[in-house]
Order: sequence, then C-alpha cells, then structure tokens
Amino acid sequence: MLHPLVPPVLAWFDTAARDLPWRAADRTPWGVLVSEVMLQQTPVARVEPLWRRWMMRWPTPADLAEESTAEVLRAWDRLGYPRRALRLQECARAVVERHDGELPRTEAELLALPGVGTYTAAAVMAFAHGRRAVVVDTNVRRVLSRAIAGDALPPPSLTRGELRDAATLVPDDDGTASRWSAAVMELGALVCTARSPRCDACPVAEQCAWRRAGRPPDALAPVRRRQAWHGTDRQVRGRIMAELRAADHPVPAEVLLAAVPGDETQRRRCLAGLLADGLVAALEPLRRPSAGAADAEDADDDAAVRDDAVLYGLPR
DNA sequence: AAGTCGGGGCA
DNA sequence: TGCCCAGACTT
Repeated sequence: MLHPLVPPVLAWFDTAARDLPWRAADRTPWGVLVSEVMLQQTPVARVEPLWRRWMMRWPTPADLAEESTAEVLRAWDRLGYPRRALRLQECARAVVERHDGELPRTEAELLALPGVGTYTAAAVMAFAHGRRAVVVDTNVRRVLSRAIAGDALPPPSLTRGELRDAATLVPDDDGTASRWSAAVMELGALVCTARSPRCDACPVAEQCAWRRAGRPPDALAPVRRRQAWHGTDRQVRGRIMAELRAADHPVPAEVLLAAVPGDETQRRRCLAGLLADGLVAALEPLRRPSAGAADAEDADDDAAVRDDAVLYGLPR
C-alpha cells in the first residue's frame, strides 16, 4: 500500500523532473556516484558543467584511478571541499582493486568505499541500480519535516524519527521506490525550498501539515552562529589550493605563503593542515641536519612547514 | 553530539 | 551580511 503522499509526488515528478545528465539513459553507475559526491553540499547548477567535463575525461573508475592526483585536484577546480576529490580518486582505486572496476551492487559494499556515507550509498542504490533504498538528504528532510511533522525546518541533525518516517514512505517495489526517492528530492529542490516554498505549485499542498497549520515559522532554536567566511582557515586553505592549482612548478614556501591572506600563524597552520590531509605535498624536504641524530626520524609535517627551503605542490 | 571542511549565489 | 546547498569524517 502506498502512502497518500507518494502518488501525487510521483505524478508531479513525471512532468517536472529536470533533465540532468546523470539521469540520462546512457548514464553509468560510476557516473551516478561521481555526481553524488560532487553534489555533497554543492548546488546542482555548479556541479553540472564540471561533471560533464569530468566524465568525458575519466569515464570509468579505472580512468580516474590511473590519473595523477594533481590533475584530479586541478579538474576539481573551485567546486569546494577538495578532500572529496581525493576520496573520489581513492574510491575509484578501491573499486578497481576490490570490485574489478565495477561499482558494487550492495549498500554495505558501497558504504565501505572512501567518501561514500549513508546518504551516498543509498542514493547510488536507488539512482544507479534502481533499487529500493532509504534516501535521506537535506531536501527529503525538509519535505517530510513540513508535510508530516508540520515544522518549517528539520532538526539540526538527522533524528531516528525522521529516519523512521522516511523509511515508512518508501514504496516496497524497487522501481517505484527508486522513482520516489528521486521525486521527493526533486520536490524539495524545486518547490519545497528552504527560502520561499512555492506551495501553490506543490502536488501535496492539501496534505501538508505545515501548510495546514498556516506555515508557522521555524521554532526558535538556539541560534548557533555559523562560522564566518572572511578570515577563516577555510578561506586561507582555499587560497593556498588555488595558488597550487595555478602553478605548474613547485612553489617555495615563502612565495606560497606571501600569496595568501592571514597572519603568519594562521597561514602556516593551514598549510600544515593541507599537508596532513594529503592535499598538498612537500616536494623537496631539504631538512637541515638536526643536532640530535635521533630526532631526524621524528621529523613530521609541522617541521617541514617551518622550513622555508621546502617546495610545495599538488600531490603527484 | 559537535567541529571541521569551500565556495558561490541570492534575499 | 546571513543563509543555503543531493554530506563525510574525525574526535
């Protein structure tokens, strides 16, 4: 038995679904996974052009696995969260090694891949393999929060109740379930939006608990200040990565740090962090012979950052 | 459960 | 300016 919310949303999806390339008939399971990773915390409009170029260049896991990490990070460009690019390549290599280059077909195996969490594993099951899965992203959470719970916005972190509601709604058979997952996400992206929801265009407006209650504003939760952008480590890290993407030769620490905002402490902290994350490589660690020979073995990334003679670049 | 991690577009 | 965007991972 289908939940009353399901049929109207499926019918709406048939007419309103966007024509996205990772939904095309010629899509591959790997292409779907790539899209899901790129879409993590990133709007569709910014992902689409980059996804097209990416899949043209590296159509299969084997193609990406063989590429140099530096080229992968350059292609990732300014999509944001470049650690995703690193993990995507690790994921490609894991697929080649563990699964003979074919994306696995069970949720547990997908979940075990680098960069693939609860949401992405479920999404790949549904959208790449056409299977029933409980796909819960920010769009689904907002739609169900409004339609079922009657709240303007979902709680800060995913609750058991939300997961239970979401699971209850997913139809039993694979085909209908996978279409439902895509449809309810699309509804959240196009109609039941965070800012100004278009309830007049919503196929389940009559059933929506939030709308029937008069669209009350979000229950004033203790407003936690979001981290600002200007002057943050995230901005400085981003600037360092931008410099290295643009450079076709190794860059001396002095030159690199001079091109980046922030005070000395922050810039060096960020560079050390990028080294630890594997997003930056120290290409020529010309460490000075230390006084104690025993200390030579303890040299770590922080020591490298303090040495101005070191050259930095994207990892090979 | 809370922090960290990019970047851009829009009200 | 603040908020939001098909989250994952570490602590």
